[in-house]
Amino acid sequence: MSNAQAPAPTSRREQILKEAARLFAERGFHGVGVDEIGAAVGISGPGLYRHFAGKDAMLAELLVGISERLLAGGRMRVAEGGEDPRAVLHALIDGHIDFALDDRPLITVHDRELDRLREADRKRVRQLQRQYVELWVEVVRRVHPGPSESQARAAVHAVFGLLNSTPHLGRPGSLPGRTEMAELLHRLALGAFGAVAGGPAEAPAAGGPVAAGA
Amino acid sequence: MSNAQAPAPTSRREQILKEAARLFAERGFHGVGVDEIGAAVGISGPGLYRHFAGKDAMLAELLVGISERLLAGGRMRVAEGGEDPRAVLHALIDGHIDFALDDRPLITVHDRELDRLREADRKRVRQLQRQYVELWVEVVRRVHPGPSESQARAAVHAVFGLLNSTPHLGRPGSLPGRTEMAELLHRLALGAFGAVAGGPAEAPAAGGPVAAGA
DNA sequence: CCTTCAGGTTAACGACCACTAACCCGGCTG
DNA sequence: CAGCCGGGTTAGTGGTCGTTAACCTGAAGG
Repeated sequence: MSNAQAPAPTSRREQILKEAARLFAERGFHGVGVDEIGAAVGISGPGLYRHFAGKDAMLAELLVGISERLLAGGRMRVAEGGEDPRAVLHALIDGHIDFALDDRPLITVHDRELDRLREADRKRVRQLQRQYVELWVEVVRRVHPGPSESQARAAVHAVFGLLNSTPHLGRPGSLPGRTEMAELLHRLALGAFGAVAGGPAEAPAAGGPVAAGA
Repeated sequence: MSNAQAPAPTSRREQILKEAARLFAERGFHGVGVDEIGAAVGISGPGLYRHFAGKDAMLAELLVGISERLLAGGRMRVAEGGEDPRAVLHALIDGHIDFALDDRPLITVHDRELDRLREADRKRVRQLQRQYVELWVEVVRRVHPGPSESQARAAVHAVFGLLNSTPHLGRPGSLPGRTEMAELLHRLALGAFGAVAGGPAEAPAAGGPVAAGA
């Protein structure tokens, strides 16, 4: 009620998308009514149709948008990373962590409501996702040349699951703060990737191969 | 009509629950109608109400059931594991992997539709989940005494995300078969846990900017 | 044989919900 | 100042869906 704040160029569309993402993440696409989305941004019900063709269109824009941003970010980091694949991998991980921690609702919706899209949009999202995965796979395989491509791909998927685990997290104080969490997730991801190569990997003693690098 | 197969004591209830789980996983709780669930088991629509009080009751039974089985399995493995916490951890991981690979739909529904439950059931499920997590946390901390409890808990959550990543997997042949997959997931989980201990409090110092910067 | 009863069936009802229709208003612009 | 128009509003509509009601049937069981 009190927040009539729109000082930033946060266009109405973006505001709606943000709230819709939050609500979709909380209660699922079908679980949220357009009236609720409207209420969340201070307008009510059908007013949304001045900005979107329908509820489906909101979901589509959310999913396509997030997929594009993820892929674009990934490509940027790969391009900036230069020669050292290890540094690129670090950058990819950090980028994904930022995303997972900052845009939690989007991440949730992202791998939850994909099937609610129209064929065309779904295909587009899947294609973007696939490209993002392949980006990672390439980098991972350069850092850890051992495993097969399908193993590397599975590992990348699994690490995504690991990094995206933040949404499912338990209640308040039982978990580290954001900075510590980011650092921890980074280490976990690196540890997982490190183990994909090794044989029946035994726990690497502290300071072991994981921390290698520089 | 054609499948009059009910040789096993697969009671109608169980059959319904299984199909409901699959459908809920595919299209979400709200996305599935009771008619579809009925059709999936050969009866139609309201016939389900001879077996369940309602759609919610099916979901509740699914979620409570899976949580109980997970916890029971975990406790069993801890009890059987004996002294060596490392062996127990291995057993916990393998058990969870079996679950993730065999009961994919249940896993999916499990961390997706929790909020659709009535208060009482939700509380029960959360309690079971929490106990399961704490089971892991204890074991992990015995294997890797370094990190704080909240770090260990976050790591356990993250590894759950990793192990539960199988549902989100891409299409057909691009991934390893079940045996290989189980082994790979096992290694990844171990690797992640191994890295949680990594630097006592500092980042792996791999020349990489771990801190979440801009 | 008549009854019971588990497990179905179809029809109908009521709630909800996405979307449309029709109207409204305040601020630019010519 | 006229008038367009972006962005709202409320009322209504058609469709879907969970649930209930009422009826049916075939297999025990006394």
